[in-house]
Amino acid sequence: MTRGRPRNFDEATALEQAMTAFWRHGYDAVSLDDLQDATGMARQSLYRTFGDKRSLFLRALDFYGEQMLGPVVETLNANGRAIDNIHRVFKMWEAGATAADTSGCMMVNTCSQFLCEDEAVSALVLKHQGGIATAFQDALRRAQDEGDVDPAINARGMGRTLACVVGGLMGMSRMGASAAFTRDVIRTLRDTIRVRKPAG
Amino acid sequence: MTRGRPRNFDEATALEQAMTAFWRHGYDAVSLDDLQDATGMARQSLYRTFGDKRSLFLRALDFYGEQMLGPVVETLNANGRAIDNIHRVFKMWEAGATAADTSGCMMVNTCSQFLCEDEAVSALVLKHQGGIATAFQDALRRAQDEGDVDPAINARGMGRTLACVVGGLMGMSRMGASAAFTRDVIRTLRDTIRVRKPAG
DNA sequence: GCAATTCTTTACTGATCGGTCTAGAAACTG
DNA sequence: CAGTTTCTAGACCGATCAGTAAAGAATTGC
Repeated sequence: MTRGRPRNFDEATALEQAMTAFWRHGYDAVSLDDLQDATGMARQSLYRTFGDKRSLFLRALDFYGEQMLGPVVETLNANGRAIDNIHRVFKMWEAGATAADTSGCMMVNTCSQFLCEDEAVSALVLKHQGGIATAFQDALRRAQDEGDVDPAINARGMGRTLACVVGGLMGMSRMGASAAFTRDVIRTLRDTIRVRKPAG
Repeated sequence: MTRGRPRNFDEATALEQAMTAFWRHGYDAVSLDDLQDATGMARQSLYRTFGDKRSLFLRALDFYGEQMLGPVVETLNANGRAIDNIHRVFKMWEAGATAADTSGCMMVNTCSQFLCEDEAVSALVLKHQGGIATAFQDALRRAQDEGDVDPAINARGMGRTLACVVGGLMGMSRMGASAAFTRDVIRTLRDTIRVRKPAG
């Protein structure tokens, strides 16, 4: 039995719209007025629903992690040949980095804005980003077992390296790296991990 | 024949101190009061010497490029075996990323803060960062000629990839990635480019 | 209809920001 | 010394910000 005037906004979509604003413009550059415009919510509703600006940002950042980084881990852990999963993730990166309206990776952007000072922010970034390196490590190991990835490669090191590459790639794309640049990087990654034919 | 009261600050060191502040905390987080504290200069002197805040930031960013990224290109282009130069740069990255007070890469931080909107900023970042990928490309080619790098590697693609790696690595280190993580990435890079012994 | 409840709208508050203005201190020149 | 120039110190200004308070609108249960 709810009473009172019904809210004329949807919390989930409002959160997504706030996330988009923060993703594109960063924390400081998005004012409360901007958030009102982006979500269509009144100021009071924002504060009652999400708390203050920082709390809303943290929820938006977590939402981004679930929405954007979660699928990467899921794809890597999916059934089927691990190398196909890895290549699928590479394709996702390529698409994300070459999109016209790319804003890079919100996690990367965030930890460049809030330096290491904000513990809650750092914790969220590590929570989501850290999973990617280990998911890659596992997928690489599987692909090695399946004979698709060079067994000489150290899976943990390469997983961590790939996590770095995507961060840097998203940063590059944010400042306008060409699609050719992106494709070159992705192709290099594919060639780097593939199994080497013995002296052929 | 200079006349009037002599300035009691040194422009170059003041610029470096301003750069350090921007590097560590970002553009928005550094106020004019902070800049006064960091440089020891009076507010009027700041404006007379460097113009407004954005102009000072642009000079600081350029200074960072000359000071921090220039040596990378120089090292790669230096005489001697190219592979040694490359490994030397890897060492520089490792040292930079594992330093206790790491603030990441100012270029990466910057393009996460100013999105693609500020043309002057983007131009400066591209000017300095772009050179790294091509310098790596050249060094890799030389190292291939010298028999130290796997000739199957596409030098341009790998050069671009390495430029991405360092960006991502600096971002990771900024948010507190462990020294072991960094070392793992660097070791992986070394292993990735080194010449493969034919079926041994 | 009426009270209760919850939402929306708008105005406000105190603080901080970038940037400017003014006054005065400190050096040089003649 | 006086006059000029260039510096520093600190008050000041308009704008903007995050966050709050107050009043009005819309829906419920009785």
